[in-house]
Amino acid sequence: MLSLKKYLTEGLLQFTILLSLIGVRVDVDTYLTSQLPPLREIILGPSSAYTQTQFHNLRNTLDGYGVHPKSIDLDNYFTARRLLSQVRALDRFQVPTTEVNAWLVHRDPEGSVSGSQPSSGLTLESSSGLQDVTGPDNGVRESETEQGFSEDLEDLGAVAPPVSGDLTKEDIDLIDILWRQDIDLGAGREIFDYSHRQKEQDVDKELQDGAEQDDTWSGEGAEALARNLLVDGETGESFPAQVPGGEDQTALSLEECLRLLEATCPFGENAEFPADISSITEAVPSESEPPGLQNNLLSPLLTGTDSPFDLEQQWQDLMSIMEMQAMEVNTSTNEILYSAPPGDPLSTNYSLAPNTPINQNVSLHQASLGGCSQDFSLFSPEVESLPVASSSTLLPLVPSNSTSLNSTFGSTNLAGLFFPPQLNGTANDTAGPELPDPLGGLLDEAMLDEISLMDLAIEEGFNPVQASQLEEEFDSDSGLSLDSSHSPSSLSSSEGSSSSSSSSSSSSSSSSSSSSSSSSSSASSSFSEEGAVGYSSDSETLDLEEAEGAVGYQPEYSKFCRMSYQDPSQLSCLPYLEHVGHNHTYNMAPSALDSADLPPPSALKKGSKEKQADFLDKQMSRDEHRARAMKIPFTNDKIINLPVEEFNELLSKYQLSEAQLSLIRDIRRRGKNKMAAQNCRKRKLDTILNLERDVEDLQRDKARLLREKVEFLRSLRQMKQKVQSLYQEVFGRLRDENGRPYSPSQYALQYAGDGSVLLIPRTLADQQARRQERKPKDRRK
DNA sequence: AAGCTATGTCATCCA
DNA sequence: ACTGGATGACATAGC
Repeated sequence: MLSLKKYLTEGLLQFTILLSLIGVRVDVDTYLTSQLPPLREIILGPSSAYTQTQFHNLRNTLDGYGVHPKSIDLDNYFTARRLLSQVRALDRFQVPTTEVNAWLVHRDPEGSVSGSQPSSGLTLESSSGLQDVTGPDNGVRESETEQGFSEDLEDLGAVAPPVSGDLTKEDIDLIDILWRQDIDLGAGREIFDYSHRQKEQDVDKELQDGAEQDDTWSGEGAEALARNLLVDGETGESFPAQVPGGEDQTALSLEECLRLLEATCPFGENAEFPADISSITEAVPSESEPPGLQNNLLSPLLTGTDSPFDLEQQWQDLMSIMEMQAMEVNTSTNEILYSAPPGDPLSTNYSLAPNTPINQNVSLHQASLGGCSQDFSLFSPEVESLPVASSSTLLPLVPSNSTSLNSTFGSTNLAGLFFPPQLNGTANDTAGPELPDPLGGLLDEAMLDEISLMDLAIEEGFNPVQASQLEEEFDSDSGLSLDSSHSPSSLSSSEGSSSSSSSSSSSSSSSSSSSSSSSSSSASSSFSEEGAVGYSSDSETLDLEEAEGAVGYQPEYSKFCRMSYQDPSQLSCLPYLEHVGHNHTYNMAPSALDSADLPPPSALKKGSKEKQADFLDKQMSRDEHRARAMKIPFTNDKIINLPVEEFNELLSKYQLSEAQLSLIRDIRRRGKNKMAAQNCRKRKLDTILNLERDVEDLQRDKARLLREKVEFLRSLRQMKQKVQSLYQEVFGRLRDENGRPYSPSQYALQYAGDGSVLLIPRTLADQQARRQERKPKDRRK
């Protein structure tokens, strides 16, 4: 039953995630508050078995101990809260956006529109570092989340992984998804395998069909793309993509795109994206176009000139702008864009997509993994030096049949845009498997990393699901574990969500060494004032934890709680028992005993004296009985707890027989040893608990590092995709002296160390690529 | 009645 | 040498 409900609830969450992925906004609050009682009951309801409470209760019951009064409600509360926040988080799933192709998709099919637009050079002037790629991303998340987050799950748009130490629920879900994704993508080049993507996209398409959101559009878009059609993203209208040919070929001016993007920037993260492209173009001040740069966008690469701009910054600006713009695109469009099966150039490996046959052999051999920004900068010279001659081939910014920017983002075969059908046609001719992938090295490296990550996960008992579970476990608001079996003792829950790894680790490290030892020492030294020995500080910490609602659920802990809970209450109910030396309130030895030298029976009322005396006899310890029998004239407490000097003083005041003295010394010895044993056990327990906490902290750190690694890998992969896209973009725009595009099978772009990009023959590029491959191997040797 | 836990006690070590 | 804390081992009580 428990597992069934858990399964149902998890399934519900997964379904909700799926709905969110395809853009169906799930207003959980509404459901939870009133709309769907079953859902509410499943998630929050006390009848739901999918609460940690159930496990704890079960465990507690099985332990044979009653549940601590606080444990149930807190458990319920935290569990419900965590689940609620978990579901809520779906609505603001933090997946970084981006998409290089978001604005490129907008382009008209090449050749469909004459190059009437005056082309101009790059206009990106705002300087920004790499953080510009990440910065807007972060800042944008809030608004981005309102659009759904499906696109990034596919494209892994996260540029700026949330590296915060605390894992949020979103992060956990994200990791979970990423894990699965990485698994799916982890097989080398299959990461971009068309068929692979096709499957995923089919799934997405099904989901979209179910969601009834522009599903027809995506489906049509996919088919249309397959037929070399272009689909209007907004209307779903398909229209044939004209085959670009020579001079007639139109290409969207990169500058125009940048200008368009730039125009969108001022609207801010949450600003409405201008629906009409014309409005955008109008909004762009013409002064923003450096006249000198006009028509320089797409010059032959070989005519590299000095770059007046920091192209890296421009690229990053472009990235950020595109991210911003992608964000602005409405949800459905994004979803469609990124889930459109074969049409999404980024989601499809352009090297393998049948209808985007081209670029698989484009080589970026010199692209280095470490220098992503450098990779970007490699494009700069060529972009700047693109000849004026190519300006005529630029696509007009505003498609003739496009009235909405959203529509322009809707669909389109980017590959078709980047690479004219001619190119595509020639691409596969000579594109053999032996030819390196344009970003093969990078991707392979990423794949290696991912594979190694997988290995690591597997080696260390992590499977992705476990990792996510682990993080879930550690990162839940309540700190309560979803999977009780995984971590039977949820001591970490005592620290709640606020306990960061550092705080908990510090507390654990300090408490084990100092708390118990210092408590005992301080307690013994302060005996005269407090009349208590040992456990004082321990009980304080315990009380503090209890007050925090931190109730340990492991048996030991609850037992420990009972130890200090029951006895004081008993004593309060039976005040006379405080004279019994054998009470277990080690931390609450009454100071009143100091004044009560005589045995308590003398203070009892005569009416119930006998009865109470019997009870008292039962409560008295053996030593007290012995002391009574031997007529020891002072209490065992004094015998035990007095300092040696006072103790000796006390003994000297009385004429005691040897037997009495021996008994007194035994009582003192046993009493002290008893407290010592208690302290010892307490210390032992603390040590165990702290070790447990340390283990949990380490596991949390491990999960966090794992998550960060996944995030970095994802970012890396995304950047590689961007580089690929840009490579395609640039290469596709190159024209020989006859105005014809270069064949990717015969030519490749090569990055030089100084940032310049050269168009070299493929054979030469391959040779250099092999050389590049050997070098790392040699280094490893 | 057996098993388990909590606690007390003893023996021992050590500071 | 004495005192007392620490701790393993064992005993006992209670559930």
